[in-house]
Amino acid sequence: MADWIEQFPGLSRLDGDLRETLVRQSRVVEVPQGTVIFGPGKAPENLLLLLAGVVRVQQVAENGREIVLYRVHAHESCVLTTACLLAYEDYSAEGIAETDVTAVAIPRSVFDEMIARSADFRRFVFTAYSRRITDLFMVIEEIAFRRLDLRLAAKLLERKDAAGDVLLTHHQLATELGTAREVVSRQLQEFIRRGWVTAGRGRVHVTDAEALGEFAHSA
Amino acid sequence: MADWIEQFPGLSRLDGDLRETLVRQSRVVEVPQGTVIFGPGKAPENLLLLLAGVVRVQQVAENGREIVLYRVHAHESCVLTTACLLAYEDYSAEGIAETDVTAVAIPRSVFDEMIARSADFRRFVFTAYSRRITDLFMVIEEIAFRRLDLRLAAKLLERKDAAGDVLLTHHQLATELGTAREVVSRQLQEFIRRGWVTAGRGRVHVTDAEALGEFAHSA
DNA sequence: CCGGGAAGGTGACTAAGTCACCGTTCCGGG
DNA sequence: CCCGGAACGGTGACTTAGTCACCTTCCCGG
Repeated sequence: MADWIEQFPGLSRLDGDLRETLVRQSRVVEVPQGTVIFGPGKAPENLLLLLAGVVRVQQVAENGREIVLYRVHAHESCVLTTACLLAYEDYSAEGIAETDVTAVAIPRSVFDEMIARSADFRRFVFTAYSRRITDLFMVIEEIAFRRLDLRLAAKLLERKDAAGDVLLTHHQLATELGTAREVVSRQLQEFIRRGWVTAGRGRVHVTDAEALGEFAHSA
Repeated sequence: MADWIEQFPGLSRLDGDLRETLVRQSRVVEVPQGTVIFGPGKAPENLLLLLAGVVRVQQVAENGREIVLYRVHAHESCVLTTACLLAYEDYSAEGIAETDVTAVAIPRSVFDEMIARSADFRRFVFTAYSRRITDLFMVIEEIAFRRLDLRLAAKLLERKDAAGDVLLTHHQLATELGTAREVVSRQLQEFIRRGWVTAGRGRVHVTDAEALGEFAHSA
């Protein structure tokens, strides 16, 4: 079963030989929800290409506070881990399977060989890097310069499902934004007061996405 | 003149053939202080390896506020630019020669060839990536979770010269920390009041580095 | 020597984060 | 079925940080 390679635009152009190398030397793994894929003192052994599911990468401070850095979705790769895997290692970010995850695991040695042999693979890897680094830049810009209420509004819109529900606790929303629970609670109350959302235990329901969106983009 | 290669620990082990390729196809450039090396709408064309000087990489927000992300020093490389150079491009970070800079410029094509042919070069590049990404993680952790007065104290110690002088304006210190000038001014007044520093136009003099250091590491 | 820009000081205000504590809800074991 | 603990969320009082408007001082070039 090697069809997975077609799911990665950057890899589908690999020619027969390389493609076979890649497919033969990697394996498909299943990772249950909640698994810590990598973290402090737990260096990743493989480059992961996600076939299904979501991996959340977050930073944990000594004082216990957390912030979500980015997510890896299906058909993307966990490239930043490869960097930190190939080099010196004492960073405090961790990757967690946010859902059940199906992924292709490419061992370090194969990763290195592919980098050496395929310009397409190199492009794939560096493109993935670029995307992650851009994500990090955006996180920095957001937490340094944008108002929390605007960020919360945007986050609710980003994470609501088709029915308009955001199935996160206030604490989880705070982690998404790198702030404290109480701050989220109070901001949500303001949104409720304005009639943009309703609240329930562990859920926020977006009732007026349009107003929320307009607010998020104002100022 | 190819001795520069010896200055890069990760490159000095390249064997004769590769080494010659690298040396022949790259050139040494001089960049005057203040030059914008890359930035919005100004993609870098080369991988830079610094021989002398410092490059400051910073993010600029629409509202005009800035934050310093990291610095590239002598014997390091501007790797993140290669990623963003090889891939999609709309990030708002910019790199500025903070001093006069001497650097080796390696064209994109040579970079790619070296990556393909040399495991040592790959290690060099990915190690450099790792360091930068770690820097970014630390920036995020700092601005999200650490108190500003502690960060300012640490920054003064980090950037003081041998005589204890920090030759930066309040505005520049604010940019270092991603905050506003007034906030820096007020914190500095508190440090002055405590007798840890003295101030002058465009300079802060650290008089009690020990107390400042103890403060920076408290809490 | 004077005019303008950079530097920085200040008060009043708003936004954000912290701390301590509360009640409520949920869920699993006894 | 009920109890107890943990997760969830609300709240007041406070501190820290950021914003806005405006001021003075200093420096440098014309």
